[in-house]
Amino acid sequence: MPRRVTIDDVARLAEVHKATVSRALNAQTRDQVNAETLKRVKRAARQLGYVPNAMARGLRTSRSMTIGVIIPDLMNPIFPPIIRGIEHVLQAQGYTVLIANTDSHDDVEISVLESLLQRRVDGFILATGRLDDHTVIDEATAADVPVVLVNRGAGMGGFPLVSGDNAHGIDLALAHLLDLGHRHIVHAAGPLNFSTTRSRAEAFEVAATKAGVEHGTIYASGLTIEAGFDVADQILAGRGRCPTALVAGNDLVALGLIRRLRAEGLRCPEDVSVVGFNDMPFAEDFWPPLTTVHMPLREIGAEAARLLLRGIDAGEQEGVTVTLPVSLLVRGSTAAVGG
Amino acid sequence: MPRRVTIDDVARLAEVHKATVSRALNAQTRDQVNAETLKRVKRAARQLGYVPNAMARGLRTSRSMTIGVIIPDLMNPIFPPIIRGIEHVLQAQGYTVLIANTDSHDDVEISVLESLLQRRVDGFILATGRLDDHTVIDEATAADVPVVLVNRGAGMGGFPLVSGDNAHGIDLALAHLLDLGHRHIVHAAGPLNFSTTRSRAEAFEVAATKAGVEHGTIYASGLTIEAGFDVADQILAGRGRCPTALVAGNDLVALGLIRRLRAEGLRCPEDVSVVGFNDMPFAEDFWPPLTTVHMPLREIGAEAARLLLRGIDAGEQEGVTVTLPVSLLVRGSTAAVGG
DNA sequence: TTGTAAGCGTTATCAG
DNA sequence: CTGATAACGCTTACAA
Repeated sequence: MPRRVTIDDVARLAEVHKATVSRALNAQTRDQVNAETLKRVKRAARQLGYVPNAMARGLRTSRSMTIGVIIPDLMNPIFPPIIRGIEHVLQAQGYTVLIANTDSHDDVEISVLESLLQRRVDGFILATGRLDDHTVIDEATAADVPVVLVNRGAGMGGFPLVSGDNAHGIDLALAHLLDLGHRHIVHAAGPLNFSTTRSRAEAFEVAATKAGVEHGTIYASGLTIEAGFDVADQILAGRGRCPTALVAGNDLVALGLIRRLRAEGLRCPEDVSVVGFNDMPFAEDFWPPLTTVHMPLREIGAEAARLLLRGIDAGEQEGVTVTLPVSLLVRGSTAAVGG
Repeated sequence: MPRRVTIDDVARLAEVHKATVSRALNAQTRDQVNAETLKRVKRAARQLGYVPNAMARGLRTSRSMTIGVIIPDLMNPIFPPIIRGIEHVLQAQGYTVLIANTDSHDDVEISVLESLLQRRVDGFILATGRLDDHTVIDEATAADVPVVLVNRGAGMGGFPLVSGDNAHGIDLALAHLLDLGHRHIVHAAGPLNFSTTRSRAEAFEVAATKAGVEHGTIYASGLTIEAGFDVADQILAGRGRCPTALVAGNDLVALGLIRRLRAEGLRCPEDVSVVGFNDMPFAEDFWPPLTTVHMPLREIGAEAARLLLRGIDAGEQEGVTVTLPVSLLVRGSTAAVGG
């Protein structure tokens, strides 16, 4: 197994010193070297198949050109678009994105964080959305690494935050249901330790009260299909009339709701209308096509990346909050009451 | 901005030499150090919040403990489960997974490959599934880095390969449709430069011919909803009768087919049955719930990771092919002909 | 414009 | 069991 070719090998072949090779191969310093030698160095590098060692470089420069992105669950389809947005802006600046899944599990959150810290990421984008994990925030603060939060309601210790306009999304959903004549609406919210849950649930309470309709909120155990399924169970088990419309904490919960309702012989939207949240990929292909609040996921990711870059370059961060506009996508899961 | 704490700082506080700290902190060498000193070192490390520098370590050991996973498109929902399978086994061995999206784009494929090579990944898992990009294979071979292929039909230069049993999947799908009385079936295959396309299309041709039914194959321009949409266009535009059943190259294509058919007033499954391939997440939530060939995506990822680990440890690889069993999931998108 | 030399933070080898 | 020392591959003052 032949040792990998190093900058010294290139230098030898090009008959210059390795410092010159370094200068020639870096865009920043390229103009410090003679056009003739530059050509020679480039040729030698190509000929040998030289690939710079990022670890050595990072050790020297103490920048890894790497960004850690921490998400709770890659399987949740809202994350791929967000990641894509992030990668799009970061790759353009020469950064590599390290995606770390926590599986919403505390131990693995700590261990992936550790691993990213060891790799000396130049910044974090934190999309766990949990309210209670100060761990990451604290560690990142201690390590003095810039952080941008995604989809977190309240600013957590002065880090920049980007998210969609949750409250307005709820307002749109409710207005739509009201329009359709619904007067008994339940909010199948996410778990309370998600910040988005809080803002959405509060907005729901306010808007529903103001509208003067019968309403209630049930908190799911997670933002998953299964959790939505369970919430539907509770609704069905509850004595009293069934609501005619449901506002779900996200699209996955909406899906669970619909599945369970259908199993019970209740059709959506004929018997009960359901509106989701996020407009996850494929929301329009579901059965029925989901009426949902569209979140600009890709743009959220991109904006988070931009904010992070700014923080890295500036050497310090300001706790700005960027709230991106949302819209309501009316599809097949909502209909006029009694329709 | 306080300089990060290094192994020397820990050594100073623990009043030992840094070599001892290194030994104390590595599981491999931990037993070479006195229990007393071990405790002291650990305490000092914790007290200072020491986080080992993976770049320095990697430079010294020439192992990055990093695996590069190259996929064409994170937005395709089959990849998250595969990645999860990969991460599950790799993380357990202390590896970090670097996910690289190529967007099915040659330039970015080359640039992400470059970036992974620079970071000195200890191995690659290649899930692009393309038949024509020797680039990655060649570069990896040149760099002498172990590679495992995922979902690629023909073995490409002696690397291990893991995939689902494509031919059998097609057989199952066809047998099901035949059972339902279909006698005119079209295969909406993927693009020809995907290896899976080839195995599936060949199996379809063989099985349909053997069954003696009217059949044909149309190649989509991609494995996407849009491509499926276009194939449906071609089918509808074609003079002559419309087939009563379609076997799609994957679930996304199936979705596109269904969307287009529906726009034309053709219902699925009443007017035309559609079978997908992969059993991607949410396939059961579509409209209609997709009858599809289930691929053990997670297990495919896990197996690929195991194979890679074996190759890394052995220092050389053998070109084994692992074919995982598939099954047919009958849901709502298929029905008896004329039903 | 190019060469020299030091040093980034580890681990491995060799003594003690 | 622990310490000293060199080396991993690169960048960057500084000197020539």
